[in-house]
Amino acid sequence: MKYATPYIPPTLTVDAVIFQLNGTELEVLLTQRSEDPFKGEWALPGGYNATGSTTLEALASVVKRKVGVDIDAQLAYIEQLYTFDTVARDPRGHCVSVTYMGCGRAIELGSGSQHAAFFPVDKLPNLAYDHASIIAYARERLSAKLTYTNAVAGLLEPKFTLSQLQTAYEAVMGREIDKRNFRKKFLSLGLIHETPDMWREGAHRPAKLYAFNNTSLEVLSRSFD
Amino acid sequence: MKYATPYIPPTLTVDAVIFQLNGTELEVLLTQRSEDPFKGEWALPGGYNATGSTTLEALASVVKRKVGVDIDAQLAYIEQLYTFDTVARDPRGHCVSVTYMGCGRAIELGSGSQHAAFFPVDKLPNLAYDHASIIAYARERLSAKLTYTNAVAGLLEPKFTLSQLQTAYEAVMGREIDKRNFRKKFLSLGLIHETPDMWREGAHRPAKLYAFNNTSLEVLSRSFD
DNA sequence: GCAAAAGTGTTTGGGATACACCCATGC
DNA sequence: GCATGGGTGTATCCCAAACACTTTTGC
Repeated sequence: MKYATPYIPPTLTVDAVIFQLNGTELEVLLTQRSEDPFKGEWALPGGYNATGSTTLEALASVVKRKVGVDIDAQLAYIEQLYTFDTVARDPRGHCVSVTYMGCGRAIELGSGSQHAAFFPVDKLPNLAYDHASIIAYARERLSAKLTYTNAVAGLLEPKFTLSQLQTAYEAVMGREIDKRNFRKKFLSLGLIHETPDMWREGAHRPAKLYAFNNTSLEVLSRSFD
Repeated sequence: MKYATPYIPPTLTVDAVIFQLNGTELEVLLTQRSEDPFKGEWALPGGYNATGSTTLEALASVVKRKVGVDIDAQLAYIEQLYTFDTVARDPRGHCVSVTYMGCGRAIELGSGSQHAAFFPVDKLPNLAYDHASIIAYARERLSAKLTYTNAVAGLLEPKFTLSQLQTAYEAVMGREIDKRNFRKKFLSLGLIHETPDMWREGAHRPAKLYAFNNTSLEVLSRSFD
């Protein structure tokens, strides 16, 4: 193919929507921008993707640098979400962003990252760029993923109680679920097994701890509402 | 963010997986490459995305030029599929491709496109680049889409028989479906209505023609197996 | 009349939903 | 003993799946 003018590609960036669970709330990792544009506002961690790096490599590098999180070691799961490409989304010029969505649990931020924090997805600050809509899209995707995969495993500790499992579903889906039906159905999927351990906390009956048979992502034959 | 070396983005390209139905077969649109690399091999229609164009604008332009198809006018439906970015996927250098999937019916190719044709998805020629895996991914996505949206409308004529509708599902899903159960379930979704017209063809009973109430993409409350 | 596709109902099993009480513990 | 969350069973309804014959047409 021939061009009358030299070919100039748009800037390519990568951004990550990283979720974790904190009690009953789903949280997302943000960084505060130190430079214009949007200086001082919160944004998804992300940065440039230069030629020679895949988008996931570029993302791993930039997330490590900006918020001190090691995607391979600290996230249970990451997948490509969508590519956002409207010309006006970055005031500096045309910029195409390949976004990823990941999940982890009790994620520790690196020491050099004072300007990074988790925010509850229902109480986000003002966000730079189109990042609010990216987070909304990621949350929908995550909610859908929980219904037809074992992705919830990525949000929980290796051993967890059935109440914690149910709380994870309720936090992501944003609605309450009947306890008896939830347990009956989830156990019937055969994804988890009891462990000999118990969870003891507070003045009430201890809870059995369960674990997933398979922590890698698995698509279910029956979907879960 | 500062870089020791000047920032150079990868090449950005766009590619389209365009499906149509031909009788009982699902077909995909390919073009034969006129230049190296992969000269003479078949590939998805696609090309460069220069700065200033969104991926969908770039795609519309390149698809019109290469195969003479007008995405807005001739496709019922198009959506972003995935962004493929492995460094080695193009022998000329690092190239990131944003891919789209679309559906249409009885798509006419432009006159200037001798080197374009539809192929049955189950009988593809050797394909350039990683395009075989892109098509496989698109087909899975389309199959999933048919179960929870009215996307099948994009593969059919505005008026269609229930047998044609069932055949569309069977072609995309790649399996047979019981006729009585299919009709009962699909009609219960309330997506289509009878028209006064009949389909007459061959030495057998004529069939009622139906039409969708809503041809724009709609997510179903109950999913369809 | 015969070939070919259209059209039509019933039965059965399993999962979804709705719903309320006892259990084990710490204090 | 009491407050707190853990843990359990049943009845109903709807949907999914399996399954075979009659109807209408062109020739």
